[in-house]
Amino acid sequence: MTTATPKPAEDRQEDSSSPEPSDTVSAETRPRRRSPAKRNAAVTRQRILEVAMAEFAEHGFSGGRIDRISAAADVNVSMIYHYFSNKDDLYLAALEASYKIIRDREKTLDVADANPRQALKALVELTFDFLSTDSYFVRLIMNENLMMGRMVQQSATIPHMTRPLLDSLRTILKSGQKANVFRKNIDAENLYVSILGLCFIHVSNRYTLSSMFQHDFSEPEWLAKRRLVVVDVVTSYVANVKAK
Amino acid sequence: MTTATPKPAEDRQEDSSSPEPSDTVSAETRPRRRSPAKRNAAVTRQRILEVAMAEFAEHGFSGGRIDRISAAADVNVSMIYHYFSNKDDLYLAALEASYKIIRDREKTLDVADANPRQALKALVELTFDFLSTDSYFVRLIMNENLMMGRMVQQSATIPHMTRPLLDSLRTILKSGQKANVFRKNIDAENLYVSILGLCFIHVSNRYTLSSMFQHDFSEPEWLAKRRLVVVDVVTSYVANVKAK
Amino acid sequence: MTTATPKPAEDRQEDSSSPEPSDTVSAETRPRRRSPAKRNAAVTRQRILEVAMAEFAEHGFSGGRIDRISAAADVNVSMIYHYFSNKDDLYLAALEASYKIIRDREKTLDVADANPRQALKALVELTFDFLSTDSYFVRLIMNENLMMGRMVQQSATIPHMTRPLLDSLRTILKSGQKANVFRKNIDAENLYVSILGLCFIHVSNRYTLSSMFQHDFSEPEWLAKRRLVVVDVVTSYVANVKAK
Amino acid sequence: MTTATPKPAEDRQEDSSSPEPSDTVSAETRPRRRSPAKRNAAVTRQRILEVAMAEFAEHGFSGGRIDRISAAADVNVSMIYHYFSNKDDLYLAALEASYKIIRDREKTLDVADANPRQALKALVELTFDFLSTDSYFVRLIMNENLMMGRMVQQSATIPHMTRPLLDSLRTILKSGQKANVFRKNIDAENLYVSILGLCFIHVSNRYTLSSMFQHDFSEPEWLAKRRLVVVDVVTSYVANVKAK
DNA sequence: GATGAATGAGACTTCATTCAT
DNA sequence: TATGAATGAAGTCTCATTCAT
Repeated sequence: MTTATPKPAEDRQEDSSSPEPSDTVSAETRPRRRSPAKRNAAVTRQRILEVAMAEFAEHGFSGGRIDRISAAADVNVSMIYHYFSNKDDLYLAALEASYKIIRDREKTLDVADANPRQALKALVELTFDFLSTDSYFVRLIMNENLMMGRMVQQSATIPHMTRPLLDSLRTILKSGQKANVFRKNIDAENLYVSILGLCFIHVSNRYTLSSMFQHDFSEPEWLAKRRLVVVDVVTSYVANVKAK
Repeated sequence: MTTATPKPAEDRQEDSSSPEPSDTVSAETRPRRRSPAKRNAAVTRQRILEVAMAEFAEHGFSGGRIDRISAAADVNVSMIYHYFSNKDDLYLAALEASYKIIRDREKTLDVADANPRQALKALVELTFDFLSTDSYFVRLIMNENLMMGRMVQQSATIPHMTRPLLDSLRTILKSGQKANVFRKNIDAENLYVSILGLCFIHVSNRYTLSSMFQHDFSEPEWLAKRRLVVVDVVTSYVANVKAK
Repeated sequence: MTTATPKPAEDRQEDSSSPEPSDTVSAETRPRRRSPAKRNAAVTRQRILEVAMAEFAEHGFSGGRIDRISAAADVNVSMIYHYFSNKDDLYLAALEASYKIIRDREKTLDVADANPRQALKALVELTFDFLSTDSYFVRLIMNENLMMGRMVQQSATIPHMTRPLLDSLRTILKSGQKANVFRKNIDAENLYVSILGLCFIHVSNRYTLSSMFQHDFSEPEWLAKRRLVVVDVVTSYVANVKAK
Repeated sequence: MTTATPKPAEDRQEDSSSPEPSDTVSAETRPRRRSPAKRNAAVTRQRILEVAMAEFAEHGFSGGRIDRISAAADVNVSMIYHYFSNKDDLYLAALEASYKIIRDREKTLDVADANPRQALKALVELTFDFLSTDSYFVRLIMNENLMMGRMVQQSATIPHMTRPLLDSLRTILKSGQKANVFRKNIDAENLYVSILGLCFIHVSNRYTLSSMFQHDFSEPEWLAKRRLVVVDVVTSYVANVKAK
């Protein structure tokens, strides 16, 4: 699985062709360009955004530093303001971009035709992997909640992005119920909250849990076991069963 | 259920009479000062600490303001430095004091024998209610995790507090398995993490979830429904069943 | 009376056809460029200048914004620097251009012979109307004075423009004194200053006066009354009278 | 006549007694205090305010620099924010303080019993002297008007302060009319505006007028002549006369 | 023990200006 | 001639912290 960590835009080709071209003679008459040869607004904006996601995830909103972002993104501080107006807006953009990543990933799920049990399992595993692999998204969301949703409340896109997810889940549930493998009366929203809770807790509470149980909750082996349990919990819940 | 919020020091009397108690001579030579000077060191210190707990729980470490604390505690800013040296130390002191409150509260838990299904249900509901009723504890834990367990790692007492809980859970599981109502091979620690996750998520992520799904996740009616679901999820998972 | 506000360049044709006019050959060899490049240097420069006049009149020198000017003139910021080097120079250019407009306007005055009382009244009313109708001129003058005449001191043409006005006033006074309707020993310069002060104050101090007296000093009804008072004050002063 | 320039608080007694007291021996054990020995909130606040009046008068609001103010007032920048919250509020305080100075001065006039002609003359001369002696008040007001009264509109005290002035003027007018030396139907507000205009113009427009008429409008001799003219203009206007 | 006044570093933000094409 | 991207200095403001009494 690919990680969700902010990374440079794939389609960037820093000085791929221009510096030191074939014509070696003219190279001297032409002025020497400094490293980020071809600056481009969209690329720069994206670079700032990705760095900001990491910065705010690591230090929170008040702890996040514009200076650090500008240094890491290798741009002048003013560019941040040029593209994002102010710290609040930059933070919100980072938050929205993070949500977009997971929501986009969810769209890759094949919800319609598959075996519904398999589809649900895929959704759970995708969520688990996304949150566990890199904690930046989890930290960003924890931060936002500690701020009592000050910024998320101003976002129109975040509720909007949730729609398809809920739709997918409902489709899966309906198809499973039609096939008689899922029980009736499952609230899709509540189910999603359960999935999220099961996939979130060991990341969000990694340090306190590690301390409580005296072992590292980010160890791959432990995560692998946990992943099985989470899928088991969810599928047990939705399964159409009889008590023995 | 009573809340975990720090409360005024009225019902506490630690060293209320301690400073200079026995020395009868100096009591008369010392000039009697009228209020505001000499309020009583321990009491002032405690008041600052309690206000700091609330401040850091509400705003986190970088979001927490010394000024706000001094105003709320009704002391001069300098007093905070007099008693706690700096913001870092004050934060640590506040965190430790908070954990003490939580630990004390947990001692009231009584997860006795009863019917194992019933006992498990009681444990889940107790956890759910505890976390949902007052977000103070949840916010504190979130904060600590965002700070990467800076403080929790130094604590020897915190792992301790987990023991009894885990023991209770193991007792319940064993008894349920013996009665053939619970399936085998349930990892107690992992089960606890699941319970915690299911009970934690709508409190920790209250604001982002509210924004995503466009309704208030702290509404009593919603919480009541959620509580049923959580119990259902947990009991479905441990139940000894056959797929239909 | 028409306003003194800078207006779009439509009705102006300075050097509209000047660049390369006679050389008929080059017209065909030169490739025809489509917009936006090569808009026409003089026109662009003029547009910038006019916008700058309005900007500095409205916000003063330090309050004036290069960005706002570039946006309003619909040119890239760099163009401003291309044509005017820096903010200081642009301000000076704007000031000079403004004075030119004013000077041109004043040439339309016709303070001929007539009845001297009538002539004086006409001059006062013209001044009053000119200043009251559009505050552009007033604001510009205020600005220049706040900058301690930085620019006006360098201008040779400005003293010139005063001459005709002062001459008119002297002619009127002399004629009124000969007719025995004006008192002797009136200093023309001082009289002009008085007229200016009486006509200027409610425009220059419009906002502070409105605040002090709690009504709008730019209301037409109030201005009409004020106009009568100003004429009355001036004519009372110059009148040849006996105390009762 | 006393000047209106911001000056140190009269009742300040910088290190009047403490440094180097009589007891020469203890002088060495006692730590050396730096110059502004006894800092006092009210005094510091006042010092900041007075410096701010001068700064904003000289450079306007956007041109005014907090740094310069803090340096001139010999306080740390933060103190300015401690006492005045922000630049806007500081500016407004400076504006209000300036208005208070002239309004207080006006209150010293003996309006009731004197000869009404004399009383009016005194008011005119007071206004003239106040505005002419030091231009800081005039500049401050010009600035505010260039800002379109942005700050003055938020002041409740400024309209309030105007009341007594208007009352005084009405008292004088009524008394003069009763004594049959003033004509009827004089609007007090409009009269004040005229007085202000006559006393204001040569200060507000000092530089442009100097340039127009090619002599210095702040020369004492010229001001003395101008003062006579202004009184003459005002008294001519209110006088109860017959045309010759 | 307690207070009020003051400090300084560093945060966010703005704005005139320039660089490279 | 014209543009879009970028820069750096400096401005306003905040906040943890200390000084002097």
